Amino acid sequence: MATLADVARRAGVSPATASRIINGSSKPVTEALRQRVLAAVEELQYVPNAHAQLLARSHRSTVGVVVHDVSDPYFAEITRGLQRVATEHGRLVMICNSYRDPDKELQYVELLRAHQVAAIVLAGSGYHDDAFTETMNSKLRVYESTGGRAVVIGRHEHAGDAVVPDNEMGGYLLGAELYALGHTEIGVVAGPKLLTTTTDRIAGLRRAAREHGHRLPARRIVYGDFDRDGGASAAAALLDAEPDITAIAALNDPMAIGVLALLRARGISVPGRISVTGFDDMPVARDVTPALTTVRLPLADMGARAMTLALQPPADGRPPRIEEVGAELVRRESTGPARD
Amino acid sequence: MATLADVARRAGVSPATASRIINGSSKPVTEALRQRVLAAVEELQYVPNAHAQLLARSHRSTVGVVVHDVSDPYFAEITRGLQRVATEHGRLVMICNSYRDPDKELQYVELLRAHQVAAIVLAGSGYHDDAFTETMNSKLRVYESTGGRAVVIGRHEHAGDAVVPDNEMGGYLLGAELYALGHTEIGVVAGPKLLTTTTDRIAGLRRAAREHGHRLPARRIVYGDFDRDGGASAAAALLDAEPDITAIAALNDPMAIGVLALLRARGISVPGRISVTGFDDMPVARDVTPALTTVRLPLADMGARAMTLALQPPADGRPPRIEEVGAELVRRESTGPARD
DNA sequence: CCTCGTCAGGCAAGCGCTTTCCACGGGACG
DNA sequence: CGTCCCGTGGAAAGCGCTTGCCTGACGAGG
Repeated sequence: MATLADVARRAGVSPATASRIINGSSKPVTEALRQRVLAAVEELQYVPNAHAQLLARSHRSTVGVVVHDVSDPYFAEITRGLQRVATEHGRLVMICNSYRDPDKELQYVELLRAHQVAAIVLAGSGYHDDAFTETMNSKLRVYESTGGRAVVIGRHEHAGDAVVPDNEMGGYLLGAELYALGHTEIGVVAGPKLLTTTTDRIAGLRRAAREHGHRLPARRIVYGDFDRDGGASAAAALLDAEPDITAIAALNDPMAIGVLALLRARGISVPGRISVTGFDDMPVARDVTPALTTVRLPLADMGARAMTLALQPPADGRPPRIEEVGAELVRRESTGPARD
Repeated sequence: MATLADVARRAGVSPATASRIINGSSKPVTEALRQRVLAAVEELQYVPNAHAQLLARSHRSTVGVVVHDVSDPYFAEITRGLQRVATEHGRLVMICNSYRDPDKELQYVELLRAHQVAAIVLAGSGYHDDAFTETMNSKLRVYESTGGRAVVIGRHEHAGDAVVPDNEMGGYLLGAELYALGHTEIGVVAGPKLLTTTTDRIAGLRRAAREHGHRLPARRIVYGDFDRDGGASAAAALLDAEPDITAIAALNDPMAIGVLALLRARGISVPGRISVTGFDDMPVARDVTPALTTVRLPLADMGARAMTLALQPPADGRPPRIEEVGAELVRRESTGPARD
């Protein structure tokens, strides 16, 4: 690998000058020299060693993101928003997939700290576990105390700023819609019990139930993984235990798709006999048959706002900023009036 | 930020000893010292500066990946395979999204080189453009000449090793299936004209046509973006220009879904009046109605093999290794016998 | 003609860490 | 009791780059 010294030697200048020319420093340099150096760079195919650069100018510029899984459409969309804003500000972003593993999350925060990132954005960490929250918080606080910025997407129990979607409201909208359609026997296909996403959405559903004079008993809620298979098996369990339900609220779209697949396999018509709702309005929601009634969250926007917060100057003891973003009902074909 | 020197001072040892203890070097160290140092690390919440470490041990370990877009399911799957193998070998991977922008691709290769990666994996760069291929090749060769490894997924015109899916075979399988079902008037909804992925798949379709005594005229091929909307608009154009086709081969699954959406909007039954095929067998393929007949590529496996190649010792003039992987037909509900 | 200001360019001190090489002390052995 | 050796720990030389500060030269002003 060619080094700066090689370039300098070849151009017959000092490394200092070469560095200044290559980085376009403001120091004035004769045109002849600049040409010589640039030519040397080209001939040697010189690429500066990023580690050396980053070490020398102790200047934090990139921002780190810890996310459940970038290839999950939900987080892909958030990430898109994050990236857009970062790029607009000329910042690089380093993305890490935690796959919701708390240990990995902690490790990655460490890794990002090691890489001297200017800010850390956490998305998709939704654990209720107090011990985890506590250690994460302390890490985040240490990080902030050294001038870093921490932003959390999706919950506000953490240290640092946050942008949180109104999951409760989303649940409420869905519940209200179903009750309005005359459904009183509603089952819920929920995500992992420990995620605030799950509990908040259920809380909204429950509020809708209350307001319509109903209840949402715990036995009508089955928990599973936030994916297609989780939805299918939860729906199977639910149907076996509670055969008289007329609507199933799945707590995200992939689960709803699993529910749809199971119902089709069992020959149950949707929305004829059972109405189904999703959550998040991912692109597939409109491509399945019947197209999913669901709730839209402005995911990309949330990412953008999180990055905007992350790029702000460090906190310095001011109270954490919390931005809440709304949810919006999307009516499609998977819901209809209750049968009887 | 606490530094190693801080830790050493606090523990009353030299930085050298602290470093050895923290990195678990093989040098023997008294237990008492080790405890003191570890305690200091804990108290100071010390995290080693990754740049300094990487600079000091000039030891390339992470591998870089340039990919079209990790959140695209196709590349997500490839990436999963890459990651798995990398993790098994304790290597970190740095992922960059090029969004198929040739300039970005070049830039990222540079960036990765700057970060001293041990290997570079290119996926989703499929441009036919000779100029681009040439500059990319020269960059890659320079990189390899400094001891790096380059692996390309999806095409073999590049320098370095390659793992390529048999797109031609996939196209052939689909074509053969359609002709076997009695379709003779076939339209193609193709991806960008400049991608080898597109041209190879078409070549397979054409071979099937020839073998069944038919032709696939250019006017029956409409090009569009490799996504849902690209599929929908290409299908619209195709249908308007060639109303008597009885089958549409879309060159990837998202496009096929767009085709399905358009046909539904126009009230055309699938596979009743028109059969539709996809390509890649992404998860959604089985969730749409009708479920897509498509071709499966072992994407994760391709990623894994690419990473395995990347982890191999440097080339040293041996001829580039090229691994080809097969394709497999998946029959579902979107195809049926031709009407007449 | 001397002094001073100015400008192009180089010197060298780090950035935070690793690692080679050396020093020191004590136990084993002759 | 002297030597040798081994087991521990430290000193210091970088890794490749940036940047504050200084120098030398040259033209301008007194």
